[in-house]
Amino acid sequence: MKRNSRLSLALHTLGHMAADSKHMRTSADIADHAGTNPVVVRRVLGKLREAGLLTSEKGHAGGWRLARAAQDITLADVYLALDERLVASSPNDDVPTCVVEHRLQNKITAVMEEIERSLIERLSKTNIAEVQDIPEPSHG
Amino acid sequence: MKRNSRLSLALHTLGHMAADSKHMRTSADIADHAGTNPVVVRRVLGKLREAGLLTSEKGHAGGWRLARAAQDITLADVYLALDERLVASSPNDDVPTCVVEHRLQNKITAVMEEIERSLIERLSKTNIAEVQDIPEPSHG
DNA sequence: TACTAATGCAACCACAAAAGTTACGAGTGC
DNA sequence: GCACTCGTAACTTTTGTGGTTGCATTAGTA
Ligand code: FES
Ligand code: FES
Repeated sequence: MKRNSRLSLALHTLGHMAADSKHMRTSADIADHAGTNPVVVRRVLGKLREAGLLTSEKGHAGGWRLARAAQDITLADVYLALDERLVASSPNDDVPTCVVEHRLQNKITAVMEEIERSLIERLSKTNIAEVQDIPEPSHG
Repeated sequence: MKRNSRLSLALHTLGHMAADSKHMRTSADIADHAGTNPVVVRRVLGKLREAGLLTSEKGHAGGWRLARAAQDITLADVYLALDERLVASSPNDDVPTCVVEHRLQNKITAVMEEIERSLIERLSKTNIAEVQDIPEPSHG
């Protein structure tokens, strides 16, 4: 897979859920469909649950379901739930060690933060329901 | 180090070069200052040379120098020279395998490409000379 | 109660990407 | 010729991430 495989997995799954939001899915089913492992699915979807996008239920008839309407879940919600930072770096990166480097880093991070914000802004304009517009009858 | 260490190394070095653009620096000096290895420095600066931002000379008095005025080297130049793609993914990623996933991926990549362009646009508005504004006398 | 099916979570293994390292060839000035 | 430098290839080490196994926990069902 690639760098943002978590994001891909999350969006793919949410896309299917948006198409049939009542259906309860198990991590095994999802993993099978996405070509990965149930534990990986639970790891990723667990993040989405922490962010309040999904609910999960244990036990016999358990599984995963949308926590709210698909129209109310944006790509930004998903992106932030997985706390990926494509552009901006984490604040705890490295000590400046020097004035010049400190200044340099400030300028760079300022630009990166700006871009990160515009990314999130842009992502918040598309929701899960839009992403799941099936052109033809689904095949499975 | 972290994910964009190449970019950090490049900008840090260019920042110093912008402050004293006549001075010829060896990869050993640069590596020593940046806390890394001469070969790593040559690898990174080699990319910048390919992009026409730097020149290198072999031999006794050899080393590295800016290929043009610091004001004419933007952050976008550096970013593109290192051919990093912070946001957008490479085109050869993975086969769609399905219509739904294909559609999904299309939407995502469209957003990402848009963000990548705005990132480059933004980076092109700052040049190396701006990044290197020393507030106090340098310490080394 | 016993059984089954699901999540939750911790601890590992496997693999890949990147930095770091070593080595050596090839220019260049003394 | 010698010292110094880049250029590059090959290798090792580190790190991040997905994959895997195992088990406790929870919930439905007979
Ligand atoms: S790190 Fe301090 S001057 Fe470069
Ligand atoms: S990959 Fe999910 S429907 Fe084809």
